[in-house]
Amino acid sequence: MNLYHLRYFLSVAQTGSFSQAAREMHVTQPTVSSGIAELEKTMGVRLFNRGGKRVALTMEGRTLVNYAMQIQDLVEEVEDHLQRRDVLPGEGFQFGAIDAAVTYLLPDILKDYMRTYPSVSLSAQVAPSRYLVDDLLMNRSEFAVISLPYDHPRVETVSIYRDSMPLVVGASHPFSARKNATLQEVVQEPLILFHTDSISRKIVDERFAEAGVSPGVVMEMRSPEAMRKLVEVGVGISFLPMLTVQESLDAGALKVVDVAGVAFSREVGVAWRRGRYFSAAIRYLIEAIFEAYQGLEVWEEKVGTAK
Amino acid sequence: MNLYHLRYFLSVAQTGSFSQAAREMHVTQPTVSSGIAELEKTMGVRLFNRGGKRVALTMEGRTLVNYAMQIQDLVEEVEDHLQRRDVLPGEGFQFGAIDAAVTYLLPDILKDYMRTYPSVSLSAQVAPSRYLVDDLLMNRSEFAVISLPYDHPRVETVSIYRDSMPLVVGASHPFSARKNATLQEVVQEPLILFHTDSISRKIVDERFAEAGVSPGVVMEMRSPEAMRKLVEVGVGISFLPMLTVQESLDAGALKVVDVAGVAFSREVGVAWRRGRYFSAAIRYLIEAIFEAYQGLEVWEEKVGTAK
DNA sequence: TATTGTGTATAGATAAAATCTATGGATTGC
DNA sequence: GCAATCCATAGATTTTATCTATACACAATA
Repeated sequence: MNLYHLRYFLSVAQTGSFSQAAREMHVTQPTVSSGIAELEKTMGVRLFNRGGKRVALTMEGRTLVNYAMQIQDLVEEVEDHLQRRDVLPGEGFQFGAIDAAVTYLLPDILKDYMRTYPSVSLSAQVAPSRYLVDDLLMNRSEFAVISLPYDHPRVETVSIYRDSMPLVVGASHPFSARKNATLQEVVQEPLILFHTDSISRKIVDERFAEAGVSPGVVMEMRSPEAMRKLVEVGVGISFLPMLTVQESLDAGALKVVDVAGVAFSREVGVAWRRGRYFSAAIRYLIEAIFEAYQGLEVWEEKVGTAK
Repeated sequence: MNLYHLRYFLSVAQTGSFSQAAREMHVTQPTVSSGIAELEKTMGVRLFNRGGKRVALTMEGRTLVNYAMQIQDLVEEVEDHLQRRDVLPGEGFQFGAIDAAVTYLLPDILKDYMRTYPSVSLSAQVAPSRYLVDDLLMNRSEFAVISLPYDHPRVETVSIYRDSMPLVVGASHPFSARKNATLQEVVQEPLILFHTDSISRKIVDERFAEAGVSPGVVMEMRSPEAMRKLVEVGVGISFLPMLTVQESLDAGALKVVDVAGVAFSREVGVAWRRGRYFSAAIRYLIEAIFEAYQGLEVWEEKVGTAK
C-alpha cells in the first residue's frame, strides 16, 4: 500500500472516473489504473466495478473509502503539526538543573515559558552537575543548567552567571565579628564542604592547593541548602555560593568573611550534548535563559541560527 | 512519506536503535537510516537525536510517534477487514426488484439474510424491469430481480421462477361462471394490460399476434397490484401474474378463466451487468435466492466459483 | 448500424525510489 | 588505548512508479 495510491483511490471514488481522477491528481490515466490495480491486488478484493460511463465502488471499496479518508486526514494533520512545530498536548521534555539554578535562577523564566507554551509539560531533573551531564550524554535530558567549568569532549557549555562563593560563618561564630581571615586560619576551623565529585568542591580544592594548605574537613555533602543550615547553627564554616546564602545574609543568620588574597567563585552555565538538535520549544527556553542572564551571543555562535 | 518508512520510524522509536530496527524489519541499517532521513527531510524536522549508544526521540519525533501509531493501526485494520471481507456497520448495497418479487418471492429470503449479515443495510429499488436494468447498466444497483426474457448484450440473466399469467376476471363478471373462453371472446371485453414497455405486456401481445387478434384496450398501467384491484371491482379483465392474484383467488374475489389453446406465462429471474464483480455479502444474497427457487447451477456456470 | 467520443487496460520504455554492499567516522565499554 | 558497535554516506542495483502509445470496450449519435 502506498499513500499516493490511496489518494488516487479516493479521487476515483469521488469522481467516479479514472480519467478524471488522473486529471485531478496531475498524473496520467494509466498511473491511476495501475495504482488501483495494485491496491486491489494487495488487498485481494475488487474496489470498483468498471464498465459504465462511470465506475462504481464495490462494498469493499466503500469500506476502504472510510479508512482511506481517516488515514489521509491523519497524514495531513501530522504534516501540518510538524511543519508548524506544534506541540501536542501532553508532550514535553526534560532538562536538568542544579539546586541553585532551579531555586534561584529559573523560577521567573519557567513561569514566563509556561505562559508562552502552555501545552508543553516540563520536567526538571534536579541533581549535582555530574549526574546531569550523564543524562545529557545518554540523551535522557535535552539540556542542563550546571556548575562550570565542566570539561568533556562531548559536552558544550555556555556560562550564564558568575556566582561568588564566599566564606560564610554562623552569626555566633568568632569570625563573624571580623572583616577577614587568612587561609591558614580557615583550615583550623571545622569545614563543611561539597562532596568531592562536585564542581564547587573542585574549585575550593584548587584554591587550597595553590595556597599550599589542606583543610580539616568535618563534613562533605551534596546539598547546598543543608550546608547553609548547618553553618547557620554553627556546626562549621563553609564556602557557599552567593545564590544559596543571600537570603540568610540578609536575615543576619550568616556572615561573609573575606579570605585574604583568595577569591572563590564558580560559574553557572547551560550545557548540552555537542552537536545535538534542538526543537523549537526547547530552543525557546534555552534562549530565554541566556537573555535573562548572559551568554546569548556565545550560544548563537556555537549553535548557529539554523536548526 | 511512505508507510514503510513510518514502520521503520516506529521501530527505531521503540528500540532506540537504527541497527536493531533494521534487524526487526528485515532490512539493512542504511535502509533505515535513509528512510528516517527522508522523513526528516519531507517533514523539515529532526526526529531523533543521534550520538549516544541509543538514539532519542526529539519532541517532533514524539509527535510523529503519536500519529504514526494511529496510521499504522488504521492500515492494519483496513487490511484485516478487507481480507476477511467484513462489512462495516452502516455499509450496504442496493438491488432492484419488480413488485411481485419484493412482495411475494423475497421476504423470507431477506429476513434470513438480515440475520446472517445484521450489519448490512439493504436498499431495494422497486420498479418495472426496464428501469431496473438501467440501474444495472449505470452501476447504480448490484443486481435485480426482473421479468424475463430480457435480451441485452451487457446483461446476464438467470431464471429463478416460472409464473403463469392467467386470464382473471372479477367474481361478478359473466366469464366467472365459465371454465374457459376463446381469445376472440376475450378481445371483446374491456382489457386492463401492463404498459407497453413491460415484459409481461410484450408476452401478452405476442400471444395475441400469434392468434391474429388485437385487444380492445381499456387501460394500461404499470402496477400489478392496482390492476388486480380494478379487475376485482369489475372495471375490466386482465392477464395477471399468478403471484399477484393468488390471494384474491383464494379469497374468491377473482376467478381464473382458461383461454382455449393459449398459455400465458412469464419468468422471473436475476439479472446483473455482464462481467461484474460481486462482493461476498452480495453474492450470498443472490445465491440464497437461487437456492430458494432455482437456477443455482446456471448461475455458478456463468459466474464461476472464483470472484 | 456504423461512427465518434470517452472510458479503462495493457505493453514497453523511462524515470524515480528504495534498497543493498561497502566503508568511514564516531562513540562506548573494557 | 582497543575492540565492538553504532550511524552516515557513496555508489551500484533492484524495485517501483510513472509515462507514452495503443488496444479495446462502451455509450451516445447520426
